[in-house]
Amino acid sequence: MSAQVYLVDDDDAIRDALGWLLQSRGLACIPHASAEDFLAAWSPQMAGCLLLDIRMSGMSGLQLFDRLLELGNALPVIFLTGHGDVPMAVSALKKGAFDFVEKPFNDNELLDRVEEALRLDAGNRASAASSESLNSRLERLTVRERQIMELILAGKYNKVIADELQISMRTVEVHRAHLFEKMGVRTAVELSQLMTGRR
Amino acid sequence: MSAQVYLVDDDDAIRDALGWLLQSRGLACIPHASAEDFLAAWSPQMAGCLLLDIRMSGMSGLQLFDRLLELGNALPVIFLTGHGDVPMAVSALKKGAFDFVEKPFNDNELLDRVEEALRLDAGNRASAASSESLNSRLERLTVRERQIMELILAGKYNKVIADELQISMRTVEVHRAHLFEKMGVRTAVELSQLMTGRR
DNA sequence: TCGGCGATTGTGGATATCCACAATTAATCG
DNA sequence: CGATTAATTGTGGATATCCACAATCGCCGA
Repeated sequence: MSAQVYLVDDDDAIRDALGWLLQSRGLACIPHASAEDFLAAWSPQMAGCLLLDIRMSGMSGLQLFDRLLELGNALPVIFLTGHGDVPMAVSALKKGAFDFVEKPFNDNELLDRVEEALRLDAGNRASAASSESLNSRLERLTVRERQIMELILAGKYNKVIADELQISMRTVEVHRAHLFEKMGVRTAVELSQLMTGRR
Repeated sequence: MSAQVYLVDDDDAIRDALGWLLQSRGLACIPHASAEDFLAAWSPQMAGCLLLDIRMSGMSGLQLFDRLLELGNALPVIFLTGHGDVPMAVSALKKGAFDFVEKPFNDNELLDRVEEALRLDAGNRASAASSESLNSRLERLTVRERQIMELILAGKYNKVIADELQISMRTVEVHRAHLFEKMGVRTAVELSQLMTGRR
């Protein structure tokens, strides 16, 4: 499943028109006629962006947005609205919406925003992926190894670590070698670069 | 100069009213009657936040905002407007405005936003300060020391560094000790933690 | 021209790390 | 119970790092 432009609008004509518009720039579009529909189809792995109408019968676009936030949605959301007001726009953006566009919109501007959102999402996914791979490596560490990793990251010598944990230096060396192996690093410096920012 | 709430509005009554309102929560306010006034008084060291009216004779709030962005302003900006429209709000927020509030506003909400902005600024200042101190330490390094620091951060052994730079290991050791001293670290791990993210 | 600074190098000894070879103990799981 | 895994420890040698003591060379400003 590659990057998609998800579109949620209860107006058939708009879905059609936007579908064609997006296609004109080679963007694949997956339309949904209601917030409920999209919510049912949603999964955290969806990549791309979401074009979201606000005024819809049933669940509103804003309600869907809030729900998606709770679910941990990462898709950049571009709101579309014919009847937006300022507080609504401000609140949406402050909650993390990518953009907030009033209808009628300029086709090219909208397409530009969509492409910008797609780029953002691609970047997010990439860094999320590398952070995922790091996490999976971390999970393979035993408790003891993680413990010792912390002390290494605190810049302590094996000897000091051994003292603090009341074990022999040799044991520390073994754990150290194991965790370096599991984390895929060769030196404490590399480990620290992997880990700084996290934790 | 501690944290201040800077206020720019060309309406005398609003300046007065907001001044009293802010005072009611113990917030010091420095009013300006025009964008030009504030711009003349502005300096990068100003700490606090900026309450900025949009519609003003002369330079508008939005124009002032853009100018301040160019100048590297760090003050969080809360726009106040009686005649805002959605695209204006969206554009301001996407450019980094802290908030965008329509008049008439709810007093307590506005005060909450102001306090939030002040907290944000305080945090920003704190991290900017520590990053400043790091930069000044970096500038005290000689060219050679910086060069060797890079190689240390690449996780290379002194021996390898010596080979690459075509100098003796002893020289590398000396530079290493010097730069650790200047950077205020005891180990390569600490150095890496200081530097990762930067550079 | 003298003094200071930065880069450079050496010696030698104290500490640390790296690692192969080897082994014991305790807990968990099928 | 037998297999697996984690934690533990030891020995000994090869490498690296840390550091005091000491010194040379070139450049630049007073």
